Amino acid sequence: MLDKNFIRENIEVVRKGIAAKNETDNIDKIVELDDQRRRIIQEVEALKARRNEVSGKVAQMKKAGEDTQPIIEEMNSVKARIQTLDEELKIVDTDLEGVLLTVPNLPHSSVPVGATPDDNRVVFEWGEKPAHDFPMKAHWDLADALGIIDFARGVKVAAAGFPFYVGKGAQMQRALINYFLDQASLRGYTELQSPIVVNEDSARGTGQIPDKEDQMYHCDRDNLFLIPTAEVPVTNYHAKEIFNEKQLPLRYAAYTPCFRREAGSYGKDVRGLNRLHQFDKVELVKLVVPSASYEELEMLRSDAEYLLQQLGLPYHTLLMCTGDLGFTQSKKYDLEVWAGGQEKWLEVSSCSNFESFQARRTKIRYRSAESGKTEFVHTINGSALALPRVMAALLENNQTPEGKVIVPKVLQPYTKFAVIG
RNA sequence: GGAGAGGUGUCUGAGUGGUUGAAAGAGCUAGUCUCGAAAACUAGUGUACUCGUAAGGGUAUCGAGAGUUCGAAUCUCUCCCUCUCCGCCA
Repeated sequence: MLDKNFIRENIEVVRKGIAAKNETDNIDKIVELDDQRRRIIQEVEALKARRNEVSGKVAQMKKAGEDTQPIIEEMNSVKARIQTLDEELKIVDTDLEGVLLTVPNLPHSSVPVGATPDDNRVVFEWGEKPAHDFPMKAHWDLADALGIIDFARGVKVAAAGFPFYVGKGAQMQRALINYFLDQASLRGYTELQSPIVVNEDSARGTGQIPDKEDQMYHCDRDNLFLIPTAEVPVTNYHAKEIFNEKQLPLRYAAYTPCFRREAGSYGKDVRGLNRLHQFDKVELVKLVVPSASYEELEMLRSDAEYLLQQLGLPYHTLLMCTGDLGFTQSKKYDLEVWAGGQEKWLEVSSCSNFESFQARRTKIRYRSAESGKTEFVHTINGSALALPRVMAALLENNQTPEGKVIVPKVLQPYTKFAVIG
């Protein structure tokens, strides 16, 4: 959410930013509602001040044994007017809040303007695509032959997109999770184990609702959402809190399963592990002072990239253009690994700065050491990493002519085996 | 799920209709004192909205929402949460 005063004072900047994201703005509506709101507040608060003044007087008069009847009658009309105005104010407030929630975050000045994925910039490349002298298989064929991922039984037991990992497949998952979490701890992140359901407020806080409810699984009975990412519970962990500046930055790492309905994404790129309804992910979340947020974003990005380098997975880093930024993001890097069997880049991490967009919604603030005033923190997060596509790339890139798969050195202490198959 | 108790500021904890944004203590910040620290003393110390160039006003806020009243932290209703006992259970 953007600050409505900021919007009022920077109408053209906001319009431009929203247009760069290919979204339409409701700024006129916001200004109109805000004007209404201020008019009502001024009138109703003047009346309330009068009421407070008079009710103090009534107390004194009663004590003095004077007749309070006339003044009480006068107050009855004031009371009625206050009631009417309060009701109007509530409607305007609700409307204004509703419109503000639909305004996307603005892109940072360093983000390239563009409309399509072609406008994303490759800012970093690492590793070499594996060149094997035998036909490379896609991971779904490898996994099937090795018996380490069971998609078919997942369909039987749950639905498409909910695979079983079996034997060494399951152990690989566990190894990756532990490895990622250990690395995060080493780099100063506090490990957090969070709920994997959240309430409506939390979902609204990070920007999943309004509008993206359809992408989440929902338990109607208890009005809880299955989390699409640990970003939601972990960011909301400190909702409505105010920190001292010296308590920041806060850095958290959390492993959770993630649930996404992926409504409307049937068809392309959904084979095997490429797109699932349930998947595992280790997420990094930071709460930082605004002046440090872009530096912290770069650090977070390198924390994620480091894992890919250690795993020996060739990857590149994309700086996403304005048109490819999400609703909540100011700047975003995507890390994509090369999956040699499919000959495709697969997104395994998305590292974003949300500036104060989520903090304003979740009311996460800090007291500035300099001004003594409360300000909103900046929130940053990124996957480090999402498991399925890492697994897919590992299987495909590390396959042998015999259809076995070599386990990366860094994972072997965790898996206790060096080869699958 | 059933029965009971309760939710007040950073914390402990007063307060049952009329200057109560809220006693008192603790904590925190600054100052005095000190070589320094502690102690002591003094002062300050929630958040948000709104009017104002500012100084400074005003309004709201005692779990959330609604109601009664000229006036509510205090009374009524609904909901949420916590605790105790019972039930159920990984």
